[in-house]
Amino acid sequence: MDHHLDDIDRKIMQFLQHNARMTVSQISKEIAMSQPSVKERMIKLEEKSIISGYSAVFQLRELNRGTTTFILIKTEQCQKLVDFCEEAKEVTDLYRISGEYNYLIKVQTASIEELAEFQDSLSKLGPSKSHISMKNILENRVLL
Amino acid sequence: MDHHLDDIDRKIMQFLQHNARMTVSQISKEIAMSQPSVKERMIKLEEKSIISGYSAVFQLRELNRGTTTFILIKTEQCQKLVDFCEEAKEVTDLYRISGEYNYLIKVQTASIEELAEFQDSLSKLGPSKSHISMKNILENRVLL
DNA sequence: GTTGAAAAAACAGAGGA
DNA sequence: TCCTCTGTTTTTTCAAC
Repeated sequence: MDHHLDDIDRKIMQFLQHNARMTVSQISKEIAMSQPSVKERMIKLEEKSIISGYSAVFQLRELNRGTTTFILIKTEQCQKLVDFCEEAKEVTDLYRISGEYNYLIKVQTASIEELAEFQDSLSKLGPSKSHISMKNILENRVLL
Repeated sequence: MDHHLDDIDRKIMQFLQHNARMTVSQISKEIAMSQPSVKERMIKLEEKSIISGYSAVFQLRELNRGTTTFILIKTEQCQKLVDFCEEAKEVTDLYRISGEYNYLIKVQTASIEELAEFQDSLSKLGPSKSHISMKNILENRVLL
């Protein structure tokens, strides 16, 4: 369980977090370690699933998905809700949560109008409460 | 505003979303287009900021941050809250939201005990309501 | 952990349909 | 915008230390 990452691992991860397309030799120059050693560490981090992948990050505004909203919903049709969210392109995140509501949905829509349409189609599954984001201050940040 | 992405752009983006470290030539083989053309499209997508970057994805469980919680908070000390969240390593996301509460915070802690400590340090800024995730069903998904 | 060297692969740029 | 062609750079995989 304790994978005892050292400072070098953390540095490599930081570089890859900042730019996943950095080459091994670029990283090796930055941290003053030989290229084969950097490569070996990366492979180990991937094998241990500490690094689970590499992904392109998109500007959602440019994809007409610039409006972020969180919807809390209380439903008894759990499987139906999950299926619905998996199908819906607006849904980026879905969590089963504790408390009065049992799911939290994060949706990205082109506009508030489009959000309203989404809410309509969701309403048949149970009562919900929406929180529109007026500013995304921090997103998907992992400090190492 | 209309960047009229075509199917080839979308395919390139899908491959990079799935694995940001794919080489240009790997992508070019997958979509049966020459390497220079794929590269040129990637550069344009980056220049237009449709692709805003590439990032390593970490398994938070392995980093002792496996517990996901959403905290709604109502505060009048906005700047203080933002500063606090920016400093806190547990905070991965922060949104200014509409409604009764004015901020939504996503936190990743090692355990529920650690969450309690975080809540304690937050309590001085205003009343809050937490929703612990029992299952992260979808995360950070962008369908193209 | 390092260096070094050879083979394979990927990349960058020019020129043209 | 896309292609092919070519030279250069980078990566990979060894080995030996």
